Amino acid sequence: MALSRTRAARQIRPARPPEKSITLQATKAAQTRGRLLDATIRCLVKFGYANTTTPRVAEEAGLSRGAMMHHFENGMALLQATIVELHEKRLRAFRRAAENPNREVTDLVETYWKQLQKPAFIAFHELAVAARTDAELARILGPLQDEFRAKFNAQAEQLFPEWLEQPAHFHLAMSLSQTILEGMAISLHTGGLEQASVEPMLRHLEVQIRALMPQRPSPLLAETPRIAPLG
Amino acid sequence: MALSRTRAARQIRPARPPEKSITLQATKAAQTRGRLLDATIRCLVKFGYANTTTPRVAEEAGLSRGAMMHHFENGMALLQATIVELHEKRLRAFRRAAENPNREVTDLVETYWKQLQKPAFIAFHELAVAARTDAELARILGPLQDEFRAKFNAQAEQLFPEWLEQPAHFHLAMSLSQTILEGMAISLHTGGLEQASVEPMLRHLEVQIRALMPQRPSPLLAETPRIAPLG
DNA sequence: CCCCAAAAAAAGACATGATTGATTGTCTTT
DNA sequence: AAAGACAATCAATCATGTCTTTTTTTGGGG
Repeated sequence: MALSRTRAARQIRPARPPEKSITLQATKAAQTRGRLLDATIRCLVKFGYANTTTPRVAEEAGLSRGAMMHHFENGMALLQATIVELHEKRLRAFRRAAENPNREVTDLVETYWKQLQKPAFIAFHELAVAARTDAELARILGPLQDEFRAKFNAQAEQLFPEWLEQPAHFHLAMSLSQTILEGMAISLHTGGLEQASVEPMLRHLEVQIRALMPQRPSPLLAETPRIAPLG
Repeated sequence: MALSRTRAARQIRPARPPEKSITLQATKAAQTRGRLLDATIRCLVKFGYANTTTPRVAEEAGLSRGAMMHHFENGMALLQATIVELHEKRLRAFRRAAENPNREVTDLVETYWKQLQKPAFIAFHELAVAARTDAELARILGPLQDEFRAKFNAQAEQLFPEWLEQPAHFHLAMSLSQTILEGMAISLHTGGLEQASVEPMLRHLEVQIRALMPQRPSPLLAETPRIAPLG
């Protein structure tokens, strides 16, 4: 969907027509919009960003292209809405996981790893890569990524409040988790990593995170040394 | 460059016309081909895969599109040659680094990290992502990625032969290094990681790798515990 | 030493197919 | 009847691959 060469977006249609009168039979609209967003995600996964075109999305959604243009002014509007949808999907899944707080590192790792397995992340990464060279996409994606990182850290803080005593360790653990897990997910799909390497890396990551936590004595790692020079 | 929907490649023109008579003034051909490959890499970096089109590459190379099609039967042939070029670039840089063997972990990490900073890796990743949904690209890229991983491990084996006594630790260290470093490089460009997190992660990775190596007693990590359950 | 034909390199022109945004028309709901 | 959901069609743009033409290089004869 190489549509960034069109003239500047004229007027951005609000994602949801601002609450006209609640629950009119045009809930259908929201439903159709949802179908279009899902179709976009599916296309990103199946065909990649470069081959995600408006006709293909419409076909995937079982709609005419005209209908699609009725709900989204142009292709970029569709992508923008898809990005927001993906972002909210990530946050929802995260909040769901937060309702079951075991105060176990395994949860943080396992939960995020499961998320990264879902197609939503593939679609997200396709868009993130495209955003590197598309200012319009970057403008939309950037703030959401910051927000996600913040929420990710916030949840960890909530689960392990004593961790803030060692902010350097905390932030290292956070970026380590995100980088390793996301890196694995990406490399798995792009062929840079063997499936067999995943399990050991997950286990190792868990151990490392525990080692970075304020010492809650564990039978296995009672004498884990302080991690090297840190700020 | 969404050109995979064309009919099957007819006849693959050999990369170098098979050594007709050595060194005729048509070294110019090789030179021009090189300019085209460089231009392709630059386009991938500047415009991304989705917007890397044949006219743009030709313009970037300062050539006419006709001239370009004279050297590469079609767009896919150009991409294929670019992939091979990128692959050989990676291997060359690696071999260069191997000529200075300090037997220091820092070298392995620092060397690969420097490589990942160069535009070649961005282009490579653009192609790797595109290959996920493009069978033709995947067919070309797959074997090269395997080869790179093998050579990467081979160099580590050569630097630290005693490491093979613990193959599980060795492979974990290898995949950890690649995943973390590549993950950081990607996340930096796609906005998923803050620049400030890079240095601590590099240091931490080095420490972790040392901990996975056969015990060459280090003043800092003399009592590093064996890493948790492995195989 | 010069000139010329053949081959290669480079440029240009063309036809096709695809994508995009816009416009117009139809049908349903309210 | 008015508005919204949906469908169909249109013109313009662009990318791709092919074909044709021009320019340059090169390898010999005269």
